Amino acid sequence: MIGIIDCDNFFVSCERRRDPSLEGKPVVVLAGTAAVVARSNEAKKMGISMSMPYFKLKERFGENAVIAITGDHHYYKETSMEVMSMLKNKVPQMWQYSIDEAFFDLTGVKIDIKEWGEQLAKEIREVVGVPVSVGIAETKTLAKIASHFAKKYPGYKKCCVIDDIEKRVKALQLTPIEDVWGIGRRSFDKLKSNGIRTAYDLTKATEGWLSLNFSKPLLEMRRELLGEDCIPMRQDAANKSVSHTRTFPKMLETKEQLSAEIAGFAASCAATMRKQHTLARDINVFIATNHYRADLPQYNADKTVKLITPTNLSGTLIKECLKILDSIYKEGYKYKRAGVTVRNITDDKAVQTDLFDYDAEEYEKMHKAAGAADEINTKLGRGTIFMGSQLKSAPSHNGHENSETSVTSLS
DNA sequence: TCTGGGGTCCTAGGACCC
DNA sequence: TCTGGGGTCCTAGGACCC
Repeated sequence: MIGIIDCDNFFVSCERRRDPSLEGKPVVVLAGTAAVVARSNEAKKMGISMSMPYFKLKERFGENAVIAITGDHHYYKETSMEVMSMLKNKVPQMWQYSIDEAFFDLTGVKIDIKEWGEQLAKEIREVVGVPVSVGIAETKTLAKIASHFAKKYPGYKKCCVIDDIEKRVKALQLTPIEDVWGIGRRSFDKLKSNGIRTAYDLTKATEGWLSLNFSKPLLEMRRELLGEDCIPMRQDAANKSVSHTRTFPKMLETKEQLSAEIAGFAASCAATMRKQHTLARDINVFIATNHYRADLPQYNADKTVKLITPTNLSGTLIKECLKILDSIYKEGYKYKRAGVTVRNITDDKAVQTDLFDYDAEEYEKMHKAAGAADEINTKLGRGTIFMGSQLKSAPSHNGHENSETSVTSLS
């Protein structure tokens, strides 16, 4: 059997863990500058949707109807680690799927699964202080469905187990197709127009028809719903990409402003990679205008370059990103979003260097400087040390508004 | 007049997830 | 005034090779 634990309204639950007075009140957590990324049950009942911009929320519900909190990802990450390490001690194998979810394998475990799951949820609630729901079934897709039932109906005592055909059929019949893990907008529309409305309907479709009209993931989904395990447990492999992107609160009109932001994103990507001990070869930079503003001229551009030598050095990455920006920037537009993504990531122990582009001594020197900067930032707070090119950045969202900073130049 | 085919690698874009 | 951010996987089609 396969299980999943899924934290309930995770970001909101973290905020309530810190501030119990938020319990029972409508709470939303905002990310970026102002969009809803988590809602308490009370907020959901009011009809507040995911990604709703804060200004619309105020328009519709008034200034004080909802408590809106700006997200604190570091705190959520810490809380997540506490939940995950509790789970780790109790299962033979697990796969952390996201910040608030993990699958685990109970194959061969001889226990009363239902009771064990209830106990797990109870302990996490008591020790860490966040509510979680547990779903257990033959496959990950079915376990997900089980966890939805555990979340929705208090009668399950936070753990729902689907362990025979009868329960499975009933659960599938009660699950709208759009609630199945892996069904998004596009597939939903297409399935609905073909009369498939529930998870059960999907299991009744033939493989032949599905393979003509859909692709691999949907075929696997059908099998998963029938109890055939198709989605492998993945161990915590290194990330395949790292990105830092932003929607700016105000549109940026000059290249200088954009450059400062891009430099900041590049430095963040580099720092993330150093923490993970990885290097990247491909660098992508994108810039975009505000697509909500049909009244303004639109321009989106992006470009990828391949480095000869993979890097995780802020200086190198910033330099390359600013070169890319130079080549795609166009005057006369108001830019609303931008970002840096690095791909083609390898372990930093296996540095494959090109003989013509490699100066071992220089590399060592820069790497030491970057490491020292990371250490200081860890001890004294993020953004204590940063690259000179990030300086022109608007102070509001680089996290170093109050730190009197020393500036390193690594080259 | 006849005008390769199969394999692999890469990339862009789409779809989906939390 | 104000519209998220960070990921993964799949597929089709082009480039390239022999």
